[in-house]
Amino acid sequence: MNDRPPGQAWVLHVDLDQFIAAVEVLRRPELAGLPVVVGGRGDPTERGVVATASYEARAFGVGSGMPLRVAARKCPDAVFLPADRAAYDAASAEVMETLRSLEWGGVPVVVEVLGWDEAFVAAGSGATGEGEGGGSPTAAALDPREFAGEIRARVLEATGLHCSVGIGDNKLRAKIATDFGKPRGVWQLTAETWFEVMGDRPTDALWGIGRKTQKRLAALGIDTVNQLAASDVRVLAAELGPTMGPWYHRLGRGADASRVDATPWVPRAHGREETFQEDLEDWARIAEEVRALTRRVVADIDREGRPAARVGIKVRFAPFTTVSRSLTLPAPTNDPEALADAAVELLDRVEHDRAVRLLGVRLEMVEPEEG
DNA sequence: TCTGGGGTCCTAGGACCC
DNA sequence: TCTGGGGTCCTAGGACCC
Repeated sequence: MNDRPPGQAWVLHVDLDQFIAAVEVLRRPELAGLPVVVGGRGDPTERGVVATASYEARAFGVGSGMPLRVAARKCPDAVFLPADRAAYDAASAEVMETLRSLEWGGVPVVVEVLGWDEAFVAAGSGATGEGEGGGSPTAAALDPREFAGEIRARVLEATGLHCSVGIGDNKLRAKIATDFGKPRGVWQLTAETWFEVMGDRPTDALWGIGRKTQKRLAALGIDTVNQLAASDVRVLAAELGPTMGPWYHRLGRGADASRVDATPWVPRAHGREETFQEDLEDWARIAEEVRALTRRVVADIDREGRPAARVGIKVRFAPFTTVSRSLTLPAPTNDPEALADAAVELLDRVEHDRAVRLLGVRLEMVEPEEG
């Protein structure tokens, strides 16, 4: 019941192993086997956090999201590198192209990209969107473990990068399975094994439940996946919202009827933000920084070819209090001066009595035209 | 543990209209 | 006019993910 997406017998989730660190080692082979930490501008004395740590660095307790200064304390001998978006974009494109070139049982696969280093791959003729239901019987009869092995081999051959593959009867289970296979492995998770594997785990093991929701669920006496699955969906809806409540209930059961969809992503908004190495106190300077950020975001939305309908700013005061302000424009525009004026005007709506640690500007674009 | 940057989606309250 | 209810838009904030 609602366990499988129609027409997609198997869903595979491909996740590159320590992607960013692996790309860096690939172009600097002398780093192989060393603790490598990528993040910020590559200077561990600066404000910034770890984007990815190699397994060697993780052995010292370094993990993503950790302040660079803390990482340097835990692993002083690590090699610290700046994040290089262009290099990761290029490596990612190569991986996705490799995945899109695959066939399974003579049927081209469908690839849904989830970011730099992750993708869903579906097999079955229903996955192509041709006709209603009735997945390919040939694809359904194939061995997904064999195909997962082929994916790993083809990606390694084409890009030099290792990945792990999760196999599921839907996207949710495939995504969760991958973690059990890491690194360089394959894991399968289906309705038959869901509760055996996940039942006793805490709710934040689920994709979409983080620390905050885990606590809110715990306050309702729900600590494990089993308890979430057995909970009263009406209580969840009342406590956590009419959309989120029932969704959490489905997560607990591992149910997910969404299909793997190859439709290219259309961004709704672009934004830029910057944490300053030294807090800013001069509001003329702050306004100038907001103008500069706006110009960068305008360049980003110009690449999309759609004007902005809303403007938002974000201000993080020292030590770490964040507020946002936004407005709907009288008419959509991509004029940099008009947008910068609007962003600077929003600054008038925040208090001016504290130093500023971070500024952000975000532009929401008009909906793309159909077709 | 002194805490980035890029996003998405949901919720809740108030304004406003019929 | 002592006073309902629904719909929609706007805004701020929060949670989550990679």
